[in-house]
Amino acid sequence: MRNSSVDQIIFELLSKEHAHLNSLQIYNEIRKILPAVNQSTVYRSLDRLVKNRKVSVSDMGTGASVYEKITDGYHHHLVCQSCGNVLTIEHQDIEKFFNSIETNNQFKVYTNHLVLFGICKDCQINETNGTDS
Amino acid sequence: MRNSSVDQIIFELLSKEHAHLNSLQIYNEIRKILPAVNQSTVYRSLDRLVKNRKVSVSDMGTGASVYEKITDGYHHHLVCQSCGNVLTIEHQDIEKFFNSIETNNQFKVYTNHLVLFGICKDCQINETNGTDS
DNA sequence: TTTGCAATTGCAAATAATTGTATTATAATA
DNA sequence: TATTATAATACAATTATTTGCAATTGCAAA
Repeated sequence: MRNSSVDQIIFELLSKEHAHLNSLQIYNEIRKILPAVNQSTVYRSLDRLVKNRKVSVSDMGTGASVYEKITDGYHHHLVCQSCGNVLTIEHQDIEKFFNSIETNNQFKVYTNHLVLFGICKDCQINETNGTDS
Repeated sequence: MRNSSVDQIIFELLSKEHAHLNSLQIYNEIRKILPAVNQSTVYRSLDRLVKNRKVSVSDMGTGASVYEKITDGYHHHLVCQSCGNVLTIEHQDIEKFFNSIETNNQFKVYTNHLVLFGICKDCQINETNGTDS
């Protein structure tokens, strides 16, 4: 891997905007600097960044995959399938689990951004009250 | 939710073929019975089945999401990013982890098919020997 | 049987993501 | 500097998935 302009710009973008951006948002931002850049280039650049563990990719249930800079501390998410609310959980809550998976299976886990879907506290209450199937 | 022919046929198909099938494979199978069925109908039917926890969906890194009937015992997968090999792990290895997430966050986890990416034992050995970046 | 209503479906179009190929840029080396 | 090999890119085409809308269908009540 060599020093790619697109990789650099995307990485800086994700460093600035400390958020989950999808490929289209990234594409639109990067075109402000490199107007002729192609979407497939963005996808391939993101692939490289993910492969090199600079960036995490995850499906947050929004339709398009979202990308995020990996900072020192990983973090993970719980997405409520009812209200769409997103909770953040710390890596330490995941770490032990990953370690045991690695030990039991002699498998080095590289998944770095876990998204678990479910129902949050508030919606659990509402579901109990309401008339769900 | 009412009694949909397409849902029924897909569910029976996934009951017979106890495997991970992608939407195209399912579409091709179902067309043998319902020749006029549309791909979007298949996607929407699969969404319903997933939503009703009859079927699990997961990204195994093959390009297309794969669907599988949920049997009594869930199972999960470790996918090697190097050789593509797939290891299966039992739900009990995940259960404690999910329980602690649920307790700590007051969040009911409905993710039922976890796919973790990483490097398997054999490829770890090869990577150490070879010249990886 | 008929009717009303909401869920399901087909179709077409839009969006998201991937891939093949030819070209260009970069780094290493002769 | 010229040559070579390889990574990155643009472009086009393909595949995968989603969505809007109108037509159809299943179910329950009339």
